[in-house]
Amino acid sequence: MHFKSNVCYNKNMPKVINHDEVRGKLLSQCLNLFSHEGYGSLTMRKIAKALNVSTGTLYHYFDSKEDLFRQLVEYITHQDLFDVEKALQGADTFSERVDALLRFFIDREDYFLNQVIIWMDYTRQQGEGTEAEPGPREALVQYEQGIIRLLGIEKEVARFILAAINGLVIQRYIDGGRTSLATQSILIRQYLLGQEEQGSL
Amino acid sequence: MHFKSNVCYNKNMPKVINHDEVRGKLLSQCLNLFSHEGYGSLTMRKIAKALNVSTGTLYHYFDSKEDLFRQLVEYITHQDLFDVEKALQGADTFSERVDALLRFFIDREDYFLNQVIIWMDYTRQQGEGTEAEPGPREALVQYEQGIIRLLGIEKEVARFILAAINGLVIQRYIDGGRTSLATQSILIRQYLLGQEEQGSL
Amino acid sequence: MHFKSNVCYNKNMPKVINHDEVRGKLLSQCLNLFSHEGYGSLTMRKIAKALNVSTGTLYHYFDSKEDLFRQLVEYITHQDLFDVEKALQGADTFSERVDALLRFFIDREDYFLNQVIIWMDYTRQQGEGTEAEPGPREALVQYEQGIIRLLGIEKEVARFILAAINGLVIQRYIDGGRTSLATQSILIRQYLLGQEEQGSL
Amino acid sequence: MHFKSNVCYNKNMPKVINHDEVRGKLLSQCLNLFSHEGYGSLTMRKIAKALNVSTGTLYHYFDSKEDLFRQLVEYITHQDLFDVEKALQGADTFSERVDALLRFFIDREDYFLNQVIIWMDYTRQQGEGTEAEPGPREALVQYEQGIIRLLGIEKEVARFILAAINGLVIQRYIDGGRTSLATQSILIRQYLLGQEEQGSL
DNA sequence: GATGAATGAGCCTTCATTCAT
DNA sequence: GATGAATGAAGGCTCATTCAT
Repeated sequence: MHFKSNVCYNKNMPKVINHDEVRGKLLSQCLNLFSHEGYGSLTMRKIAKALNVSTGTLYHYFDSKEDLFRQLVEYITHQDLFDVEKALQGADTFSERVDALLRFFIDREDYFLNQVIIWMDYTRQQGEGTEAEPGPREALVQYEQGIIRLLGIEKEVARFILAAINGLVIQRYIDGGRTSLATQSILIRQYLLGQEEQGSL
Repeated sequence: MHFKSNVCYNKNMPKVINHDEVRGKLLSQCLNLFSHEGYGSLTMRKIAKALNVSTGTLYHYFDSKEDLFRQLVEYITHQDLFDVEKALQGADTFSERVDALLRFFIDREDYFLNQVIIWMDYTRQQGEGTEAEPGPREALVQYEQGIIRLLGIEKEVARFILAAINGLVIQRYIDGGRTSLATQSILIRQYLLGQEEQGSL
Repeated sequence: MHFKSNVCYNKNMPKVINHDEVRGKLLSQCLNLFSHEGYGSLTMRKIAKALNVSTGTLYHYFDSKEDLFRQLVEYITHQDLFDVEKALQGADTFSERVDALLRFFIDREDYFLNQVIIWMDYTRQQGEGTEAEPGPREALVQYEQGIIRLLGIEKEVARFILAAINGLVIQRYIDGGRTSLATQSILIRQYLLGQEEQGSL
Repeated sequence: MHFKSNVCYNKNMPKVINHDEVRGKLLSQCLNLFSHEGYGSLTMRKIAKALNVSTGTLYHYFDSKEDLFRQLVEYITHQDLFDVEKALQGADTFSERVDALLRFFIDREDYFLNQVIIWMDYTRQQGEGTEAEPGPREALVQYEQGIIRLLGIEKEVARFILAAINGLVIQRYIDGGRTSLATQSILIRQYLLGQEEQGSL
């Protein structure tokens, strides 16, 4: 452990910077910005100011605003390579696992909302353009399969649960939190437990 | 005195134009534009071109881009003072009514998606601004109560259904329609029928 | 004197309107507008609203904004075909006539200021364009000759007096009235009386 | 330590530009523009083109058109912190000093006219707005006190002289230079010399 | 004659982007 | 690598002007 150092002592190469690392650090601060302002309304200057860098720096790490946004989507998509797995820790019974899943989403409601908003903006941005990159679609599948692994339910049921959670988060966004997170969670819970009883998973 | 005439021949009277009617006609063509481009990316010039009028005309009927958007939200919100009622025609049994409801949403999936997207943009636009106008929130309540009247279920269950439908529509938007509308409808259907059996409505 | 009437009783010509009369009535209300806002900042809509007519009506009486302005200058120029003459009434001694002149300007300071401002805007508007119309220049000569007739002084002295008054009015405009009208008038008075004594008129 | 260098070789340091210096250089070229076109008729594009920069650059140095104009007024006001003093050089007798003063204004008639025009536009611009900034008023006082110091005359007499000069310049502007600068100067000269004889300074 | 709806050029301002330092 | 000055196209909005009624 001793004498290990990542710092380069070469005199003539003063700045040793991991390009990708900096890029990641920048991206991680962009989720809220894009989510709150919207792709079209967010400007490069706003981003630069929020990240405490110059616009020049932004363009050093990203080709364009669109590229930055694309990379952001990729970043947040690969970011949570579904830590749902962690939510499984010490959850033995089906009921416990359902609780863990719900808690997982409830705890990170804000983050999840931002994510969905970004996905929608991204989908819109691509528009009738290039069918190209999967992006959010892939993330959705990851969530879906995480749920399947965790609860051992069918794909379509998992999608239904995911849709319900998505819808719940969005509904709360629109109605300013008037929809009760607790009550709705209970309904989802009841549904899942009911499914298990019927053995229809 | 027997000579009836709907036309006003007043001399010195200028072009007679129903201001509100024209405004409504313009608004009705804006939903798709805002939904597809997003508030921030849609420009007044694009709108003008799409509606086949000049930007000057746009500003003759609306104070600003924001005002136009606000009026659009109000317009689409009051537009469907919930024609869900119509979906009730000749639906006697609970099962039939559930089908009618699902069909209602499936038939107008595109419109409903546009609506939700607009609502989200609107919510974002208001941001930390004035808590003032309810707008979409009110519309959400209308849908909710329509469902309650139609199916005779509890408020929270109605909200759950609405959230599920919302989530489904959005999921299909994001994953490019890979989620099956038919299959998911069946799941919703089963859930509602199950609820009735348990008498837990 | 009896039975004289300017009104036309022809049934099929209901509106008998003296075009020039209306035009004059409109023009008379424009001096303040142009003076306060400035040619470049005053819009046809503002004018229309201030005069309680439509922009269409404005264009019925004037070819363009520039034409309106030009006619305004002509109007105010010919308006006071120098009623200074009136100020001469019952003014016998030189001293009395000087007082009458000063009073004349003091009483209508606002109007005179507006006039000078308009003249300057007009001069600027013509710019390096057509050397064409004399306009304000002509008005200046009229004032000058009025003063000559009233006081019997030389042309260059009359111009000096006019310049002093012009300068006084403008100075008061710029410094917000801090320059005393009374005191300055006394100085002008003293100068003129001194001139007479020397017989250098 | 003996090696002196004015150039900053800091690495990672961007283009070094003296913001205020550039701003001043831009302002100094604006007097004629605003004077010739008028605040309302002069556009930012015209300014940019005349200064050989882009509109973007203009907005990099000034917040708005109004801010630019305000700063221009401040600039030309503080510009000539009354170099009248210089006109005093080697002027011993009262007569010589009067000549120096007149020559001062005659030599820079154009500049002085532009200045007065700007002041009037500025006064108009502020309109019934904020009574706030003195601007031109302050400049007027400076001229006034310069004259007092130079000629040792009373404040009101100095103001009278200033008004006469103002009025003369404006009159020449309006009548296209028909009023003789030489002749009028002589009148002002005579007036001042007459004042001195009477000892009424 | 009078109105005000309609137009599109043009205004002030901002944006994404470049590049000398 | 990092900065921010510079650019000019484009955005929201207004203007002078026209014209059907």
